[in-house]
Amino acid sequence: MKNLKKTLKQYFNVAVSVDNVVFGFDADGLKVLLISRGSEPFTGSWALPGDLISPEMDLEYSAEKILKQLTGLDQMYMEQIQTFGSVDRHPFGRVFTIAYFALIKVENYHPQAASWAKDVAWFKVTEIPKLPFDHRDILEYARRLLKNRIRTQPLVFELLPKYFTLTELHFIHESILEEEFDVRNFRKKILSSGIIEETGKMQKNVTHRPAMLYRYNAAKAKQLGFEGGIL
Amino acid sequence: MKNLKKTLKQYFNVAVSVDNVVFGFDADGLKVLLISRGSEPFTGSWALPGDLISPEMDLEYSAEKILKQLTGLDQMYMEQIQTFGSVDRHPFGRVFTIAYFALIKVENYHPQAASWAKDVAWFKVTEIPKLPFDHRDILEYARRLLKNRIRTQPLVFELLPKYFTLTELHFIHESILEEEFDVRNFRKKILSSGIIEETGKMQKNVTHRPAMLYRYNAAKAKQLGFEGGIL
DNA sequence: AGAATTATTGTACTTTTTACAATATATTTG
DNA sequence: CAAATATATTGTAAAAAGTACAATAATTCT
Repeated sequence: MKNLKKTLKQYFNVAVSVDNVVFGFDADGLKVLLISRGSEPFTGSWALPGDLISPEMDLEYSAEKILKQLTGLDQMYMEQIQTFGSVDRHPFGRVFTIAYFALIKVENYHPQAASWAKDVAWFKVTEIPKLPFDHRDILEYARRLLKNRIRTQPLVFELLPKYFTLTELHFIHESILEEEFDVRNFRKKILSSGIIEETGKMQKNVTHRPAMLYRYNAAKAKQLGFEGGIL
Repeated sequence: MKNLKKTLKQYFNVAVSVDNVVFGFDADGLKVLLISRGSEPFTGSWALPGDLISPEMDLEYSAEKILKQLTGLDQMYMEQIQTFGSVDRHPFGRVFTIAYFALIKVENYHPQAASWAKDVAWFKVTEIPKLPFDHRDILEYARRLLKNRIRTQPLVFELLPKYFTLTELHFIHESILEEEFDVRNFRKKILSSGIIEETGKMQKNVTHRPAMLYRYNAAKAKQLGFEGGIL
């Protein structure tokens, strides 16, 4: 038994971290939330909000807590996506990192740097600065995943405000899929699917014809098997 | 810096393991490969083939190596699926486990127990014994994933022999998706997709009309964007 | 009042999906 | 060797879904 413990010791000297890819969406398109690092290594660099996991804390909970500590954000859609484990990805030792992606309705949240994060900011996915560790790979992995998921799961509604116009819904699809859709066909298809419903409300304070506001009908979507697909 | 090191120490005392869900397929349907554990904890129990990762070894490589050590299998399709990290999932300490799934052509391989595995055997996915740790959750997660992937990626060809009949292809789809498909429509659709091709060969030694043998056309599939979908 | 801006809608054509059953080719059996 | 047994193979018509395409409507701005 002493021998077993000694052998085990060589395995119990790695660390595990979480890195979050938080996506947001506004009139500019798809955004990612980055923090400015206020601790070693890579102090001062923009990076994915993430940190080492305390050994006594559950994984899911760690992912949420770390994100909340650094940016103040919580209560959003989160999903584990992939674990990155190259031997030399972290200068301090062997650190596996478990990547999560999160989707938020930008207008409902105001990220604020806290803990060792010196700053927080949204970056367009097409204008990402140089990132430390393998964060670039993680981010690209997350983008690809989002792109694949969006066709088969109603994730866009996690990024849009509660009430949205069909034009917004159209635009977010085109942004994420990097592909154009015919206006009439898009609207026909989305409406006939039944997963969104009219609200009776209209857009306000716009300098052109106001659009009708719709909302996601989660109950109907589930009933139709749309955990399921849209486009 | 001394302080930093001291703080870091509390994070660098967890371990990471790999657990592999190896799927195979034969006339009985979908199978999973399990080993009989020959070491603590849970000695004697059937379990997913997996082990702790040595800190100096890359993740992907560890997954392959561990599987090969325990079962003798290598050179197969493998993909990382999810990391499980409940605090108390392992009695020896905090162990995160990274689950992989693998697909093999059963007839091309002969798994053999080695290292601390006392035995290896195929189990029908519908007849799985009690499993240790959270292996049951991992297995179910893998099944669900396979089911989802199979509609959008040509994974079935990793499970079928190089030459296969349309009836086999039909049956594997029905087995994994747990859903029936009309024979004529299935064949029409698969054939018109162009991702399989005739070989000119016929089935031998069967006690009924022999079927034509087909093979997967990876080049055509890729060209058509079928990394891509089938059914 | 006219210009500018975005929102909204329909139709004909093509492609894909679906439902459905009879015939063909091999081996085994009496 | 004829009949039974077992699986393999094939087509068509109707319905549904997808695609291509452009004119009109409702606001604000000047």
